[in-house]
Amino acid sequence: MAKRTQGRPAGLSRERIAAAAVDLVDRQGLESFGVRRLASELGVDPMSIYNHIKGKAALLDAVSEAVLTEVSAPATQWPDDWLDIARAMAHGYRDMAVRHPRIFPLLATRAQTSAVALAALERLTAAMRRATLADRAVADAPLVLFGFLNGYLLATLSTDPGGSDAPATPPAFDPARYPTLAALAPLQAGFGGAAEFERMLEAVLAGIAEGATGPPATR
Amino acid sequence: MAKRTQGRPAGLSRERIAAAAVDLVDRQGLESFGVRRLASELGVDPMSIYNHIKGKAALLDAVSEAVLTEVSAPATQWPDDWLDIARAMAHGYRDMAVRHPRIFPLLATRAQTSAVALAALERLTAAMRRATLADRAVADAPLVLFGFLNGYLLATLSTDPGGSDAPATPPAFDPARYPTLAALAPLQAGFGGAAEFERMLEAVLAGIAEGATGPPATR
DNA sequence: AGGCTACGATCTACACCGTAGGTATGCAGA
DNA sequence: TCTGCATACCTACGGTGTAGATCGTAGCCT
Repeated sequence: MAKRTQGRPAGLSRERIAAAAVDLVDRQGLESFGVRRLASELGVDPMSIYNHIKGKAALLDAVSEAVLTEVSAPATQWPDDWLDIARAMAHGYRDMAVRHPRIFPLLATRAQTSAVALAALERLTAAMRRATLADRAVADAPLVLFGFLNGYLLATLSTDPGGSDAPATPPAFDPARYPTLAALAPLQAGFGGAAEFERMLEAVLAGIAEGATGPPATR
Repeated sequence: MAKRTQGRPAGLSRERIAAAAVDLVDRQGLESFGVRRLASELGVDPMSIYNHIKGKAALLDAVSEAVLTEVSAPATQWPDDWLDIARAMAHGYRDMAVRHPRIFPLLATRAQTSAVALAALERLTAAMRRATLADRAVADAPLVLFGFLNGYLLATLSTDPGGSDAPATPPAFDPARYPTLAALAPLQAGFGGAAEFERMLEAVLAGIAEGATGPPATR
């Protein structure tokens, strides 16, 4: 009766689906994202997606994996010094988060066990060990570093709700109730900016380095 | 016709609803949480909830506000030293997160602008200023500290999916592909434990202190 | 006492969601 | 040519959040 396109290939693949999903979440946000929306974006029946990805959860996994892969371009030459490696990884990670602020909460929320993620950790910890740092500190470093990165980036990029594009304004404080915060407010001009990130990253790295070389936990 | 209970008060209130929602998310997880489930838990029509809270988003706000309020018991005596204040706040925060692992992602994801949250930041920054630390470092401290706390706790408490109660096992590594990670694995025995938290917290605090007193960002 | 008003609880209905199960189509190898 | 098989589609079901109308009760004012 009606025109049928059932058997004809539509060029779907896990990669193409994931790419379209990334694009759609970037534009419309996580809130409104769904299988049906994605399907109509691809000009395809919703259920067709299930032939390549087995459910919405797996779809979100594919999305986060796709953006995570962006972070380390395959041809990047990594430095030798572990601190420089950590800095490079942090910057790449932040750049990705800035490119995909609506997707980032996915990464921070879900446990990352993909090959790219593990490879990055391996690089970092191997370099730290080569520098003969204390094993304890080396083992702790990834959790401290990426804990901070995830939390900080979540806080500075949180313009989650669907529509408007607020330019990441810092919240304004009532000077009567919170005098110190109000007094410090001018210093938060570059909230979420690159310079701020730099300072905080260095603070965290200093903390890691201190624990790795200085007095071990003389609390 | 059927028994009507329409006019009779059901004892609903924002607080009672929030408390029930906290309890329900604790037990069943965020995934399956919904207005209808909550209503049936309260023995009430779904739409009745809307007379007190204006939508699902506001409901989740109420939930996160409720658990955030737990963190600082009203009668707590706060120390004078800013480091001790930071430690106390961090511990209280972690205790809350451990009590409500299914709820915590809400706190880490949404911007916290409630009165309790701001009051806590005011306490911390005021103490740091009293200690005549550099203003820059004082202004940065909350973001560094809570960035780390949110990210780290998200990572260690992530047993998100609805049903099973996995005891927060660290992931296992393939020794061939990731030799360093595998070698370090034994050190991750207490993954997510109190001792680990202590070490990492001290590392972050050391980083903050270093930036506040030592050489400022001689990068 | 009688009547009015405001409020909270309920009911109905709608658009939308994820996805299980079944069906049709084209292609590769026999 | 016939047979499998992968892939795309269709239908349908139970679930969701919530707008709008309706109903019963409590508390006031005269």
